[in-house]
Amino acid sequence: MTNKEIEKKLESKNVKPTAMRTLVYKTLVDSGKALSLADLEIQFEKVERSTIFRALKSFEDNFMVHPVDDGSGSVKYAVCDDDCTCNIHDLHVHFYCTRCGRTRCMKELPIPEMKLPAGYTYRKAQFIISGVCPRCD
Amino acid sequence: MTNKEIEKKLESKNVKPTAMRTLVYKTLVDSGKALSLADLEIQFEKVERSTIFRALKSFEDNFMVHPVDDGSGSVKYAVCDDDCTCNIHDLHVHFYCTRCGRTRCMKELPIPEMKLPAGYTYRKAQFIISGVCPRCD
DNA sequence: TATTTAATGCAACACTGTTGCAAAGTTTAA
DNA sequence: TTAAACTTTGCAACAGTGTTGCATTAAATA
Ligand SMILES: [Mn+2]
Ligand SMILES: [Mn+2]
Ligand SMILES: [Zn+2]
Ligand SMILES: [Zn+2]
Repeated sequence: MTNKEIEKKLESKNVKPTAMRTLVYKTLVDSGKALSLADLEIQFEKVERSTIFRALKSFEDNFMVHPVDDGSGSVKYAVCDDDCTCNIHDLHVHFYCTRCGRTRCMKELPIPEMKLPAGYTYRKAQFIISGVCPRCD
Repeated sequence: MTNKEIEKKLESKNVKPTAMRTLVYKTLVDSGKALSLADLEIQFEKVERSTIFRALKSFEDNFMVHPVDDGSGSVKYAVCDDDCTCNIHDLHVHFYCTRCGRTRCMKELPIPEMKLPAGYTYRKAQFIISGVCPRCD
């Protein structure tokens, strides 16, 4: 994805495309996997943790990325589909490879509906499967 | 559950029933919900964080409790069934109430099998549903 | 251009989880 | 029963993650 495209994308989501945000979002898109704050921090030494943190938050608030808590100790972020509103119907399984630490969206596996016992209200869900990915097998 | 019963339980799992371990395990059983290290620390001021931490680890290693990462920021621990070996067939959904912060095993909801794409190996899974529980509704 | 508003960097902080090591307690073997 | 060996606990320190207030810099607007 070109920088121009990234900027258009940010604008379409009402996030002003600053240099830092463009950089962070582009890195997420290009990586093709979910990245943590620490992952991003390593990739561009010069940028402040808090700046990346705030960029991620603004992406999250505007349904551009969704958080994935894969149990690795730090929350990772994956890019959403264009039309995502991060509600129940956009939710999908995530796969965490315990060998390489990669976390990937499995958009082909939507989170199955669950009939909760009476009195429980369903807001959101996380379904993480861990194991070994094809690269590591 | 009486202390005697707790002790028998620990012994049956090859964990020496020290005073601290008995106390921690009893608290978990009696609470009827998943508790974090911090939760336990608060309940008995006098006991060291690291002691509780190590107790939890030995329970986990011996399939007496299973960790639940509900996204609240700290891992919680819930007591396993007697015959649990913490494998795929023992896994169930957990419910996290965003109002009261309570996390509960939903043993009536086993985690559904998912057909992973070729090349992926399934080891374990976490399926957390968050929302509002009956007490808070 | 001057003023207002927004983004960034810096520094500090709270909290979680984890470990090495010494002290206290328990088990075992002489 | 006493000494030696082993286990558990407490203490203290530490690394990592996430988060915030505030000053500085950059961008937008009047
Ligand atoms: Mn995803
Ligand atoms: Mn459970
Ligand atoms: Zn892998
Ligand atoms: Zn509740």
